[in-house]
Amino acid sequence: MNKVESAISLLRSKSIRPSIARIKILEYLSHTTEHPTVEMIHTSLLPAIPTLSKATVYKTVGLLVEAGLARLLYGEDCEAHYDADISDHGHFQCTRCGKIYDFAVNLALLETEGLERFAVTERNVFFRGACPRCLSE
Amino acid sequence: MNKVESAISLLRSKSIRPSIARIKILEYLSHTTEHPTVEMIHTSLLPAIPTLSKATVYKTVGLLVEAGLARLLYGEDCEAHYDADISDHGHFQCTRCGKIYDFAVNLALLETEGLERFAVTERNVFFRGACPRCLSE
DNA sequence: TTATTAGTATGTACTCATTACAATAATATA
DNA sequence: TATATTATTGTAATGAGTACATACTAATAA
Repeated sequence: MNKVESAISLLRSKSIRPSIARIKILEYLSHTTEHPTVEMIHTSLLPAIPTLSKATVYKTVGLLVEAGLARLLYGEDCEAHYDADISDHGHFQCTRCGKIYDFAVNLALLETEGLERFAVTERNVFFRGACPRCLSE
Repeated sequence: MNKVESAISLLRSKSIRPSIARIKILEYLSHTTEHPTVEMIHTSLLPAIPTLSKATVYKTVGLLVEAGLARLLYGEDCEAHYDADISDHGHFQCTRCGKIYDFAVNLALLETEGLERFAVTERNVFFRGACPRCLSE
């Protein structure tokens, strides 16, 4: 199964009609480690879909997050970043260059107290600091 | 030592001159569990300081975060929330009512992989889901 | 006391991410 | 095909956050 087919079947599995915009956006999110913003998604896909509007990108990423096909995260800027890797992992944002990195984390080991009566649906671990590249400068 | 004095000495310990606005904002943050936004801080303190501007609130909370006297967190809306509790603890945001709760978490147990060459200065654990009050409705 | 200076607060205007909405286009169903 | 439903587009509006110039306050020196 190639990339496009896999995006289509993912969308179908969530009862989302696979339009060109949706396929391309999901496919793009699945094959980047950049945690792109709406702006970045729009800019990257515009050559392939010249009529793509930002409104569509906003609507589509919202749809993907709601369907559990993507994850929404906020960095220290007030701008939404999207990630199609929905497995358990942490995010690290460099406060100097703003880049967001993934890292492995064992959330199962985390002991929490006071959440007994809460229905937790999403667990995020978000670290901040300086990345190796910025540290070496 | 009363509340005002404790806010003043906290500010002094960070070499921040304790003006009325700074004292009141830090004091307010220290005695709420609401994780207020700039809007909420401004509205709450306006009766006490009728001339307080939002620009001052923005500047002051930025100062407090930079000095390590407060913590900045983003919920699922693109709006900054502030918390003067700088001890290790997690945050839970209810996706229905938007309220943010604190919970105890043992971050020392968290095993991470891939951050060996990163300088981590801040660790956040952010959960989402439904709170007991919304669950019971 | 007055003058000077540095630090603090204010208000306005601006930027920019996000959303609302109405109009148009595309797709599915009969 | 015709019709209903859903998707996309563009524009206008909202609202958080910032920049900046002005006004204020407090401390120090003369």
